[in-house]
Formats: sequence, structure tokens, C-alpha cells
Amino acid sequence: MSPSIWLLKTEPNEFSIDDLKARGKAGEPWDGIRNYQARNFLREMQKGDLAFIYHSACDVPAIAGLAVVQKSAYPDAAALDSSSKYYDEKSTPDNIRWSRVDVTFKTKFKQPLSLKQIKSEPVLADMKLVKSSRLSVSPVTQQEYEVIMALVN
DNA sequence: GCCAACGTTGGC
DNA sequence: GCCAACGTTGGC
Repeated sequence: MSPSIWLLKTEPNEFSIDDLKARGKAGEPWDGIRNYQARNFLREMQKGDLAFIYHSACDVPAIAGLAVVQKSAYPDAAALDSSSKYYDEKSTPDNIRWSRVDVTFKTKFKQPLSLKQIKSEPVLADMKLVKSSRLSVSPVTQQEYEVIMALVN
């Protein structure tokens, strides 16, 4: 079965595709997701799936590259850490409400695909990213994946 | 279980 | 920095 495709949103000020690249093979835990719909998508992610890395809240919002899912969902321990900005007082060691996955760097696009370009492409204008701009983890269809890859090459 | 108030996100 | 969209909270 071919891998599923996802889109992960990040603010490049906080963590960018370059930061992910710098992590190398160690990868990065994708934590701090505090939205149920996004969490439920996270939990569907499987090792080997691909994820577009989207830069939001920056000068040029754009899909910046691709990552690979290294480890499927497991409890996001940051929810238990009262010093973390991702602390969740309703989570307990027995019942952590939130999940994270681990991802590794795959590709940085020479030409990031800007939100403006995405919106101008009929096939992509229906993407969850466009329709529900606040969702930080969203599925990408095979067709969307192929169109995006064609546009960034 | 409804809904108003409030907080957050993110494009512009 | 503004503001629209939307998720969450909490009073009733």
C-alpha cells in the first residue's frame, strides 16, 4: 500500500524546514498539537507516510518541503510538564489527552509553493489547508500530492 | 445541550 | 496590527 500524505503546519520562527533538516536522522518529535481534529489525524499517521511541511504566520506562507513519518503516534509527554507551554492540566500520566509523532527531513523545495499559488491552482483550492486554515495537521489526497510535486519541480 | 463570551490562529 | 473564522469554555 502506498503511504498516506499529510500536511503539518509550523511557524518558521519557531521551527522551520531548515531546523528539521538540521536534526538529520534523529528527526523531531512533532508535539504541542492541542486540537482534537488535528490530533485525530496525527493518530492516523503511519511510519513511512509523507508529510508536507507548511510555513504559516510568516512573510510568505508556503509549503516548504517534505518530511517522513519516522514513528507513529505516541503520548505527548509535554502535556504533563507544567513548565512547558504545551502543558495541559487535564492530562494525567494514565491519560495523556494528546499525541505526537516523530518526523525526519526528506526534501526542502527549491521553490516553496506559496499559499497564493495553491489558491490559484483549481485542484489545490479545495485542500483542507485552504478550507480550514487553522487546522495544524491535515490529510492530503494523492492527486493533490502529485500536483504539488509537479509544481515544485 | 445551548449559546454567549472569550481566546487563538493566521492571512493580509 | 487588524480582524475574520473558528474552537473551547462555562453558565444556565
